Amino acid sequence: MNSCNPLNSVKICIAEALAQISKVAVEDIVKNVEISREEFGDLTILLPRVGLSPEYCREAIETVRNCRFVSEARCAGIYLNIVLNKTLFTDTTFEFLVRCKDSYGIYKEPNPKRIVVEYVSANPLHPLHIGASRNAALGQFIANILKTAGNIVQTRFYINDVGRQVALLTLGMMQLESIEPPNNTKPDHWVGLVYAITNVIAEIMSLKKKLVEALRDEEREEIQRELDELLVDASRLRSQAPDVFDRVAEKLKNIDIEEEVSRIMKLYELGNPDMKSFVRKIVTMCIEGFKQTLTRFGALIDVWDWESDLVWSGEVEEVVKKLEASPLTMVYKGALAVDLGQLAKDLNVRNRLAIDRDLEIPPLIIRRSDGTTLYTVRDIAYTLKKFREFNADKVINIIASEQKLPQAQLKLALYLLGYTREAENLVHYSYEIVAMEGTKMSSRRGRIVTLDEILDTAKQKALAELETRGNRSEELAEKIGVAAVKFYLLSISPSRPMKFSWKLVLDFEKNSAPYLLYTYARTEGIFRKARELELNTEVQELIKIADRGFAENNAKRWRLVKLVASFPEVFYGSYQSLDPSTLVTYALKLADEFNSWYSEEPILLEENEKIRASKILLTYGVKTVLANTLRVLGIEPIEKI
RNA sequence: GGGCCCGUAGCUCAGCUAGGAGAGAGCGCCGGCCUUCUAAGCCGGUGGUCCGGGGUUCAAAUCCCCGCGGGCCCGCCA
Repeated sequence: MNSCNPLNSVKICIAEALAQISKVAVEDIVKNVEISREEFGDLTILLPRVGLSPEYCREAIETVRNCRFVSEARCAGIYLNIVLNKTLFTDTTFEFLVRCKDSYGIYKEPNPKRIVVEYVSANPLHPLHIGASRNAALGQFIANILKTAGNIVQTRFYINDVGRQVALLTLGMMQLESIEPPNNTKPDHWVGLVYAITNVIAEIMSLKKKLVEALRDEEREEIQRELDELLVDASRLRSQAPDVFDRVAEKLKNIDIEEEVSRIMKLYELGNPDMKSFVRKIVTMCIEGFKQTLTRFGALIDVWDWESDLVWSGEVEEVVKKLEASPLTMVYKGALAVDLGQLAKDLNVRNRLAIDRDLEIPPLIIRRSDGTTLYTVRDIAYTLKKFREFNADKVINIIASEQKLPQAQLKLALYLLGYTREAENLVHYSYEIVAMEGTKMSSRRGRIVTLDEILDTAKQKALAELETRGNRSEELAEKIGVAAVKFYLLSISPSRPMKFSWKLVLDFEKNSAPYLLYTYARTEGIFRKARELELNTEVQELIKIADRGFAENNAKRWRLVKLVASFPEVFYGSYQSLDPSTLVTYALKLADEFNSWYSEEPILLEENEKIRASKILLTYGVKTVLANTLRVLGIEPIEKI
């Protein structure tokens, strides 16, 4: 643990004392020292958990008193309740705060690793939508916290430009007179429009064909229903760009789309120069749009990887060859495949690769009948590249849970090919997808809520709020809006399926980034005001005169001291689990307590110089911790709102 | 049919990994507080069969089993 961890120091002190009568190891006792409900004291130990039955209560009390932080100890059933020496604990917390300053509470990894974080990696077919936004927010947080803890982190974006979808988009673009986005249209939004138009037209054509061929009435009804739905999408898309829609529809009328898509895909994979430059041009347009949005969102990408490069360089082919030579090849659905299910029967392997015991693993088809490659196989080559190029100890893929199976296949395939180190150090960071309230989202139909519009709307809301307080600043509104969106996306545990709600993103009260930013700005305001009043704000000076006993008979001050003191543990826990929501919960709690205290008693107008020094130090603690929390969450604190 | 995630107040969520003391926030609703360090704030009130049923345990929102409801996956898509 960190050297500046007041709460942990106390826990160790207590655990070491208790170890004299308990057989449980000190570090295990430490884990069982919990913060108690206020009416019972400050810390609680469940005696059975440290191997002591309640009869040992008296001895436990005596022993624990050997720790100088303990002022009182009492038993209640199986609980050993401890009241801390508030003065001493406050003193320690202040000392650590002043000693560690800005890095207070930040855990430093004793063995820093080289870690690649691949995130966002949205298909270059349409603007980033709300699902990709959750990914972007999580990835940012993960890269941040890993880096903050001292690891060497590289972020990467995988541009999926190989495959059916991009080929279909290309087919659509080929029908246009000009592929350039119209004026005032963001390039990725333009690409998204053409893609949706092409796809909807293609789907309609294919369904119409099916309708003719359908034999049974119920089958025809089913197809007709689907068709009706598509026609609604079609008319909406047509109203957005009538000329584009009509042109694509007209041109595709007499084309066998499947065949055309397959032809484009093949030419692209083979590296046909004309096809290469055409497809790259389209995809680059979309990526340019992504870059604008991601930069705005604060999601930094160090390396942009083109999937097609892996195909053209022969890296994918090499993987294909190795798979074909593996002892587990089989024929599956008429194609050559590797029987990863066979390998997955080995529970030891599953364990090492952290694959769910009950996840059924189907064979992995090595390549399509037409010779083109498949996503998961290409991803094998990509994973090796990520490890190799960054000399990485670990690669973390931030990918929605819906890709659990291919991610498991990827690990098994690596293992099979002898890349055991890579397989074991490849982490699928899984999160649940985001659903829209009410309607169903579909990028193929052009029905999406884009990150751009969410950010714009949040910014407008922030601007309106700023205006009411006579501070119309675009720059500030942008920061607050972006923070609000990010925070919203991080505030729900990644494992929980999330329903996107405009109402909640735009709620700038209590449980929100604006609330935290506001609270932080308040702490800054206090320091600003203190300088105006020519009060000493140097913490090294303040600590010399501070009254360490100022929280003795003041519940709110004491609560804040304890909260500030527990930040290092919260940070550590969040670092271990890579779950931002614990940090979020903590920050909100801290802000609540601070605001409550703030409204109750003046800080700078405190007449007792020593108590004033303590109050300023406590404010400093809250300020430091809030700033550190916000930064890790990817939100830059604002000094003045 | 099989697998994974989720189900806690009217709504959105913490708490569940390592079981323990009357279940916590926010929004909403009702009522107060701006001549004193920023009212995106503060104070008070309202509100819950922790999806249901079994089981393990001295003790279950938390662990196990069986159901129910919502989402996702089981493609020569990505």
